[in-house]
Amino acid sequence: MQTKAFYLTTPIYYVNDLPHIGHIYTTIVADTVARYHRLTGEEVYFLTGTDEHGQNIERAARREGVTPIELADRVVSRYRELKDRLGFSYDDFIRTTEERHRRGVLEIIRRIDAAGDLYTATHEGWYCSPCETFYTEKELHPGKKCPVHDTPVEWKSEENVFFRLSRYQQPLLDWYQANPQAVRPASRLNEVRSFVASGLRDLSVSRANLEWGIPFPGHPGQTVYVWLDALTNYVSALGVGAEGAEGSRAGQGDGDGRLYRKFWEHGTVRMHIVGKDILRFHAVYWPAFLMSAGLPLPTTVWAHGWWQRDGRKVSKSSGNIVRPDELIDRFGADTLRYFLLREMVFGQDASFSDEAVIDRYNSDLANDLGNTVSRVVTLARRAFGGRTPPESCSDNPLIEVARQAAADYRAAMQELAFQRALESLWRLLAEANQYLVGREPWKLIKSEGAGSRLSRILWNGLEATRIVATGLLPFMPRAAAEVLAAVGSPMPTTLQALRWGGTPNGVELPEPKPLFPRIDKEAYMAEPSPDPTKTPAAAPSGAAPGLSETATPGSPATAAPDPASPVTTPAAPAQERSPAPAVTIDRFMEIELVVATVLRAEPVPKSKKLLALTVDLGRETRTVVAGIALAYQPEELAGRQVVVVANLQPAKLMGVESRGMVLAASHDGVPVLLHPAAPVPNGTRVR
RNA sequence: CGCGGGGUGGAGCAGUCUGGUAGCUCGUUGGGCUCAUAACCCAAAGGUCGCAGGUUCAAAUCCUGCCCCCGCAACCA
Repeated sequence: MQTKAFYLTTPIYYVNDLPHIGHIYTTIVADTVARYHRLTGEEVYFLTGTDEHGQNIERAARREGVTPIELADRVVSRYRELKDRLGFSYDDFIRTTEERHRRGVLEIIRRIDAAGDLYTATHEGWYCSPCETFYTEKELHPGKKCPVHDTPVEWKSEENVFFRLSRYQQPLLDWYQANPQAVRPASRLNEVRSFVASGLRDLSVSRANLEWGIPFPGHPGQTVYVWLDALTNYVSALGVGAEGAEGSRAGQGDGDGRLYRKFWEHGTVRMHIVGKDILRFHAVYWPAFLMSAGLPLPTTVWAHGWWQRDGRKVSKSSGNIVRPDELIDRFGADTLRYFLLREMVFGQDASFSDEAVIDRYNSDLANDLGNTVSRVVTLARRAFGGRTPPESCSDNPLIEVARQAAADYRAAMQELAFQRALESLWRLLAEANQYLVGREPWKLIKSEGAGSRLSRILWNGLEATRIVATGLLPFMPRAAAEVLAAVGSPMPTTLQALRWGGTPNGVELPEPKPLFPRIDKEAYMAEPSPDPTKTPAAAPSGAAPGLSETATPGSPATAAPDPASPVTTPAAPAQERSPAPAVTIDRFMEIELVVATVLRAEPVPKSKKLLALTVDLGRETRTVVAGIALAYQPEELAGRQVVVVANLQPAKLMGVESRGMVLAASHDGVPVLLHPAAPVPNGTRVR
């Protein structure tokens, strides 16, 4: 019988960002899938890695005064630390700056070019050079200004290499039609389908003026576009394009393409795990590239949802980024793995909170699993002199329950329905507890002593626990191994161990120690929290200074250009602001601050934070837009005196022209308006 | 009509594709047990499945319209 070749990948993570909960979730999911399939006897190859090219890296590195590769090295080491900390079992870690990757990219481009799918064309449009981005007429601010920087844009035409994506619209639709498993969950397939059906435009796959990337072959001055570069990692790591090359030079890379042939060309499963934000790239662009290159397509692209923090989106601006190191320190790697996989319905969004972790831990791991191990081991040791019971049992109600649990578990794991898989294991655990209560072995010890009946009852308890631990191996590798050791069972190598009957008789049973001691939630919640949302001062702890943090979980390259934003954590504005350089009194006097009275205020349509204020400056009346709608009702502002920057350059916000700025002190993001302590005439100078 | 997710007992969520007794965890109340990590077991209370129509013998589930919440995008000048 031929063993199945199962290939599994995470996205490669963009080194612009330190690892956060989104990254580790994706990797934990993939790791659990990999471990499960290894236990089923399939041959698994599990890849992860980092995406290291692009202007964001270039810029971030420059800001820190290091080279891009130095910056990448630093972040990569943070990712690699997580391998041990979280027990990741990936077989390979690819970096897009490696030679083997470059070789793979060149091979893919050669093939796409040979298919006639590349052409050069001129890209024309309004260009903002700080953004390195083209904008449409519609997006620009009045006066042909960049919507981000509000600086003038230039009309620019740039020559780029284009990929004939439009050619693959129908082939892609046919592919989805023939392979409903290609994109999962099904709701995502529909999404992707309708995107493709609405029409595909050719895709620019090169950039000019980009130093940090792979030079586009045959097009001097052009660099390979980040997605064509990044996606190719899935085959470059396996050694595509290396078939002809002599020997293996790239470390773990595969010089002769053997891995490529085994896991991609002839593989049974080629699965990509991705966050829903980057689904389009994996379910549309990547298959199109592969079609063009004449290579097999992925068998499944699985998109998962996002973690929210305390019910809110995790983002830099809300200061609620969840860093893995902190979580591992607090809860332990296996608990974290368990929680993330148990709590989220795979594919949907879910919310992360310390409280939820503790609740899960206490009820599932401490009360159910840990306590069951403890009670059954204690009873068995007491009755049988520190050993497992001498007599097994092959006829009792738990057997059918265990059989059903194992079947449900396997079915759920095939679907990546981790929540259901764990639930089915826990049903067995609950049945085992019921069984024990029904048989009351603690009474038998006193009445009958260590007889055959007691032996079978306690053996059944150990056996059910052993099966649960076996199912847990992919989820909590270390804890599951500890449970197995605790119930006196050997470490299984295949899922055959889910079958009833594995607990050995008469082997030594170590004295039980609490595997999952309960956490006192009250005490935990009472103690000062390292949670950045609650204690701003503690926020910058683990973060490498100067690295910008993007808010997109699990995405290698969707990190939007963020040039305007400094690295300060918004949660700690007051204490951490660096002192501004001194200005002369003359410079200060250039700013015309005057007292004005608000005549009326009204919300700016469709905006959340903006109010349009009509203010009387004494000499004139004008409109000033202020971002205070969350703190002030329009009615309460009429008649009130405020301080206005009168000679500020006008700007348009959400379509409303603002001429000036209202002064407010911002505390914890809440603006507090300034006004004179006693009424003064409108137009009075403030100095 | 910018894009997406969601509204199911007190809380958090499954179930919706493939209509047919509304389920899980936590919490609450009462009881049992005392081997075990104040854990475990039993029982109970508690739900107009956002609203209104429609299809159907039958709707949380399918169709239409509407309301509300949350992310993303665009705005704290």
